[in-house]
Amino acid sequence: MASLRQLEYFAEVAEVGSLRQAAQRLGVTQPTLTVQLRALEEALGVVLFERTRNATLLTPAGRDLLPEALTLMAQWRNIVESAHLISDHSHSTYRLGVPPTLGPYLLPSLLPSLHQRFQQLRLHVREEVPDMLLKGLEEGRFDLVIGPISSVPEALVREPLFREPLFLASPVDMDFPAVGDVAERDLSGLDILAMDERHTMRREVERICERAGARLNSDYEGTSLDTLRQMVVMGMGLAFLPALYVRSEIHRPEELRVQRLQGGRLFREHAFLYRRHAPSRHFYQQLKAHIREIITRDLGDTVTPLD
Amino acid sequence: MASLRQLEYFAEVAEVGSLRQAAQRLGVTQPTLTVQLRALEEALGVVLFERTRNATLLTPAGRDLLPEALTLMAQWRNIVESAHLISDHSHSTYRLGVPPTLGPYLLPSLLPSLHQRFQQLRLHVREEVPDMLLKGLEEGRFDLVIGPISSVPEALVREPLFREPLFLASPVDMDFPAVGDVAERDLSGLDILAMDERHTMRREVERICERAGARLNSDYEGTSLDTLRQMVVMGMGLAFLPALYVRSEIHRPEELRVQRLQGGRLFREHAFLYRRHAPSRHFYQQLKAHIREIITRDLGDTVTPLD
DNA sequence: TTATGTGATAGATTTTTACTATATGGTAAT
DNA sequence: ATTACCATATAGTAAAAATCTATCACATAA
Repeated sequence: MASLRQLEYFAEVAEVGSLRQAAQRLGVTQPTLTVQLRALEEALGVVLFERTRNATLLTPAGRDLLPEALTLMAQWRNIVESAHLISDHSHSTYRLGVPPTLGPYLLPSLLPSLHQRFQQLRLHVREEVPDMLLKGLEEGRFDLVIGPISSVPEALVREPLFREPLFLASPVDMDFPAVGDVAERDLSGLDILAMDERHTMRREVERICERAGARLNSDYEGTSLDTLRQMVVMGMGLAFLPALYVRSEIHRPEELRVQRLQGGRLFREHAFLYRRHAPSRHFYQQLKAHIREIITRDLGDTVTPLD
Repeated sequence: MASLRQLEYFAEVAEVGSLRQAAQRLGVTQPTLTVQLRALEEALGVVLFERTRNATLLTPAGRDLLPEALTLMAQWRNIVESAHLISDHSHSTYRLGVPPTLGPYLLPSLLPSLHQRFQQLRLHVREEVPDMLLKGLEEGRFDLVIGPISSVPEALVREPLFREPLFLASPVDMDFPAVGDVAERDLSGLDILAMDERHTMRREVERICERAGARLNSDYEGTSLDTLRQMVVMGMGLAFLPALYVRSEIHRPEELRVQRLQGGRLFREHAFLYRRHAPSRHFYQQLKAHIREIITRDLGDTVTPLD
């Protein structure tokens, strides 16, 4: 198999038309070129040069192949250059996993600022349910995960990001006791709707229902926060909606009543995850720090940053 | 400097996600891949793989660089394939030199048949005066020359191609003695026009003029056969025009009288030239043989093929 | 003839590559 | 816990490749 170096020799000799001169410019000796060019010619099955007394000329075959060789070397230099750019880690494309109950409501606040700080950074965002995020991260299908995941295997690193309250949503036409914050006992006997059990939110809701004596309605499970909201509006029950969703999607108080639960103990905690030995781990740290800053600055009124 | 082989290793490991399996498929041992991949990573200044317990995964940087590496290798395979096609010598581009007094009148008869026989053959034709053709061939600016060249240095090969008669052209309104072939003595005292002295034709004409006692008019020298013909039509003198020119350009006998010279000793001899040690010399032989056949078949009534 | 240019060749040396054997670390089953 | 069994990494050696020095052969120009 031929080598890139042989192509370099080929190009240089073709240009200067002399083994000796080319050797000098390449910083090798002339016999090296004699031997390496012959090797290249044998690898290609083609005579590239006609060696005359006065000079070393390209054969017609050599003339035809030279431009292709030059193109290939240009491509190689291009790869090396790309690599050097990429080597600072902020010029790559990372695959970010988020749950569908968080991504659409968090990322629009995050990505523009992130892009401003790391101009060449590209994130391929993909939504999956939390379990799949964890599995995908371990298997290498994701580089980064942001989501409500509370514990991870040794091979992963979990960095707490922020705490997001869950709000109670009820239909405006429902006769509901509390005016301001809602006490747990107010929920007693009421129907509660929730996401299916693949979502971590559901576990929080289950606990609350049990404590408050509410009925978790298992007949209808939301497959997205939007359908959950529609079900509440249609009077099928109450639901807990995460703060970022409320902030971003609930603009019509005449349609839906949104209230805080007393005690502030209903929330989910989102973390920033990556593989412990990922070569880009130091960049991930930088990234996390920056994300924390953005959240504190732009979403501080909605969520609570964590360490 | 990295090697094409390292890129191959890179691609294979990226695909199968395991050093051992990749090693097996590549026919090398696993430590080879460990070492070579590290070498490639150092050459690029980028970590391409994240080595985990279960697998060897591409890093984001590796994912970005892999397509470029694949493209480069495809380009390389392309070069190898081109080379193998070119290796039969009839798939290349050859630079053919001809004199302006021959090319435009010979090549239109030659190239179509040649192209039919060698479909992938490409000829870059360039016209220069005979001296320049010889010099250009020696210096490698031409691969092949067809022209009226009678002797060549040792480094070149000269293969006779054909003999081309020269005809006497005179204005139709001139009172000229002979009706059929012209005898040399008929030229005695007449004005003869010729190409400038860079053209071999001129030497033939000079000899005839001397023998016949004609005046070679040096004040007006044709720079092309077409201007020479125009000068004859305008009554400035007589001229000798080569048979292939007459065949291809003289369609109006009412404008110009064209006659053969008695004895048939006025002609030029065209040869097929190439460098003796040109790697494609065997193909040139084939080419010459084919050209001879075409000339015999299509131009046998105008010129005389030679061995 | 001599000096100088060209590329080719031979043999020694250095560098690179790939191998074998073994180390290291982590998982999974006993 | 222990063992067996997966990975990749490393060390050291053997083989192959690349390069060097020195020289040859040949042609040209002085």
